[in-house]
Amino acid sequence: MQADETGKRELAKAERRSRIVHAARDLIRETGDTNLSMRMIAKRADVSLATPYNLFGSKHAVVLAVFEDERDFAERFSRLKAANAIERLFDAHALATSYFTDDPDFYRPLWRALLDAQGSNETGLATPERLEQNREAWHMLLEAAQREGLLDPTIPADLLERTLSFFANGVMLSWAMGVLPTRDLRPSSALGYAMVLRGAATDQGRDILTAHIEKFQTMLRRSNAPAKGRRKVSLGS
Amino acid sequence: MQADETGKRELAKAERRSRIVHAARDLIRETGDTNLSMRMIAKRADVSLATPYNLFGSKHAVVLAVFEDERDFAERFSRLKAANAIERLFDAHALATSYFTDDPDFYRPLWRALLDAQGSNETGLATPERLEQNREAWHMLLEAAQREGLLDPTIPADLLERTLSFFANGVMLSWAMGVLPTRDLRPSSALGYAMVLRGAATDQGRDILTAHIEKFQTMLRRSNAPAKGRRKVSLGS
DNA sequence: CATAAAATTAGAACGCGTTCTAATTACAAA
DNA sequence: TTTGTAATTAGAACGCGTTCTAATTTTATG
Repeated sequence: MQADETGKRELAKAERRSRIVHAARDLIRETGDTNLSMRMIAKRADVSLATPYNLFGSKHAVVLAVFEDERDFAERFSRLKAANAIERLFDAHALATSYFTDDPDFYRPLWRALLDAQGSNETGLATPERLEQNREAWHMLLEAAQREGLLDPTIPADLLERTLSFFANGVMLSWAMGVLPTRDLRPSSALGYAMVLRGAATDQGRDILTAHIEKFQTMLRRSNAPAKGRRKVSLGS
Repeated sequence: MQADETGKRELAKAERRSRIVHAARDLIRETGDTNLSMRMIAKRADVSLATPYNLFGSKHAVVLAVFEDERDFAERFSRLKAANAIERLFDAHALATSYFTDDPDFYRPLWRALLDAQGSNETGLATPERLEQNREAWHMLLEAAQREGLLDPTIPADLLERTLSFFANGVMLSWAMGVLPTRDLRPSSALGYAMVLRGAATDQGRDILTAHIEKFQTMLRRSNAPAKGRRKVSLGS
């Protein structure tokens, strides 16, 4: 019995895995999350209902695999070559959000499926490895900004990263729930990033971030109906 | 047929409503969200399974009613009388988070139940009225801080409020999922608030917020194990 | 009191995620 | 080729949120 994955048995398993992930992806692409049931996925992948549970463990894990399959983030991430670390931060942010804004009909149901805890299951927005990988990438960018004298070096980059991550999750939550329209996703998210970073900036970095804040503020104003004076949404009553 | 709620019929309806909400509350108190099923709630409230659906519409609405029932936030909110607007902001924040940190075994399952989208239902972390009410309250505090020369008045208070709200939701999401331990909830959340606000502060406000950032940073460091040098969580592998 | 309207009731039903059992298939090792 | 084992399979089952139907109870009105 060989332990590696070269055997015909492991090969067939990998092929089934792939069929399941692709079936889930296609179902999302075609009907959002309305028909994304395990029975549908299994039928579509020509496997039994039990097989996805053998190979992935849960529906959550299947959806997560779809999510991972669609993103080549880390690769593109390292190719960012902007002038200073803050510009690189916002380039990375734009890259990260572009996945969602470019294909909202696909990613919104995906996030919805990722979010429901469904009984007492483990919930997570990404694989632990991917999570650690992203953490590391942002950490490096933030430390670079500190080294370049744009961010206060006395604030631990870990805390900054965590704060940005919390904020990003909150934005994605609102977007996935449909509260935040897709066209506001990037400016809202970027504005928050800019504000948090400006709170941790040096005098030098503050000017750069001020420009970003004004820019994203304008983007937001442009997308929303600018009623005269105080913007007050109608709200019955 | 009287349209108001003085009739015996409406009274009985209100009593049933109350029994249902209390049953749900008690079930959460006793066993978390493991036994929080509609059938259990109905049995506990001595009503049929159909009644909660007639009176509330969904499980989500029932849980939301439990949530609203437990909070007298707006009342206590208006009683905050700190020196300056920023101190009042953090007092309000401490008040808001104290509900969760003081009774995590109750509020964590509640948030979990509030979060799962469960099919194609409407999802929301609060009643629309409550949401608008909170928005208004934070808005006033932020505008006060602007008037007192602590926050940059050129940044719309709406955007600041939205940014803080996104961040709060992200923190609550992590906490509800169990990623963020309860003891880190307040400092993590407050630290984010302080950073965002510092990004929108005037020179005068910045000093106050710097103090807050250092304070919450210390609280976080104290709660987490301060391994020497680079904090690196063990992670198998 | 009699009657009409409104609400609750018991109970079945649907699709869901998940688990389990027993049978069958496919592969690896001898 | 035979044997042992690992995986998939069909299918039933469980509890869940939700909806529906038909019967029953309760209240308001004349």
